[in-house]
Formats: sequence, structure tokens, C-alpha cells
Amino acid sequence: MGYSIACQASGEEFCQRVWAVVRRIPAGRVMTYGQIADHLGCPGRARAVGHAMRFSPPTVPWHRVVSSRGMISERPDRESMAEQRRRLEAEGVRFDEAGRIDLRLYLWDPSEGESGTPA
DNA sequence: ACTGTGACACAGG
DNA sequence: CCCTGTGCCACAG
Repeated sequence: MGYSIACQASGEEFCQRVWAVVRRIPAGRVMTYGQIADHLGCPGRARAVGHAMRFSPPTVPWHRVVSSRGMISERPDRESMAEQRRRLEAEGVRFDEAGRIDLRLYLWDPSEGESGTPA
């Protein structure tokens, strides 16, 4: 309903597809904005994935989406960033001194299947 | 239609 | 490895 206010016209369907992929990410694993765009056959639309996250409904584990550098993306709402880190740590994701996570351990690819090993 | 802004990404230096 | 510039695309004014 009101969640796709910024995802109208051609963008709404895109947001729906993004959310569908994010919902499949297993707990304790993550995907990057660009990786999701590529997986949907839309290389170059990483920023659009960011928009989809901004308006994602409660049923979407948005906290499992990070930047290609393994960092929590900058945004006006600092509390949202803190919440993202809390949720990831609660799922066992470890952050280093610089606030980065090791993508070699946590990055998940849809082709791995849901039963992917939690690092 | 044009411009500014943003939960991105990659190439250079 | 860090910082900067450039390319992107979608949305708001």
C-alpha cells in the first residue's frame, strides 16, 4: 500500500522484484545493492535498489543488504544504521574495527540455495 | 523538461 | 588502503 509511494510506474515492479530477492537471503548472510541489481538483470541500478530498501515493508529483511565494501550505507537516519548493525550482530555477523564485515564469509548468492552455510 | 540529491559502484591516484 | 571523481538511475521540486 503506502510502502511503494516512491516506487510507482515502472519502478514499482522493480521494487517488488528486489524485495522478493531480499526475502530469500538467509539469516546471518548478506547481499550488496549492486549484486541484487545484477541478479535481476538490471546492472547499473544499484541506487534504485537502495530506494527499494528505503521503502521496504516490515516483511523484508532490509538489514541484510550492505554496500560492495561490506559497510552499512550512509543515510540521514543514523538510528536506522545502528539498528541495521544490531540486527546483523544478533544473527552472528561480526564487524571489524572500521565497521566493516568480511564479505568473503557472509556474502550470499541466490545460486547457493537457502541452505547456504552461515560462515 | 531541467536540476539537485541520494541506503551505489568502480577507476584512478 | 584511503580519498576523489565520474557514471548511474530514479525521484522530488
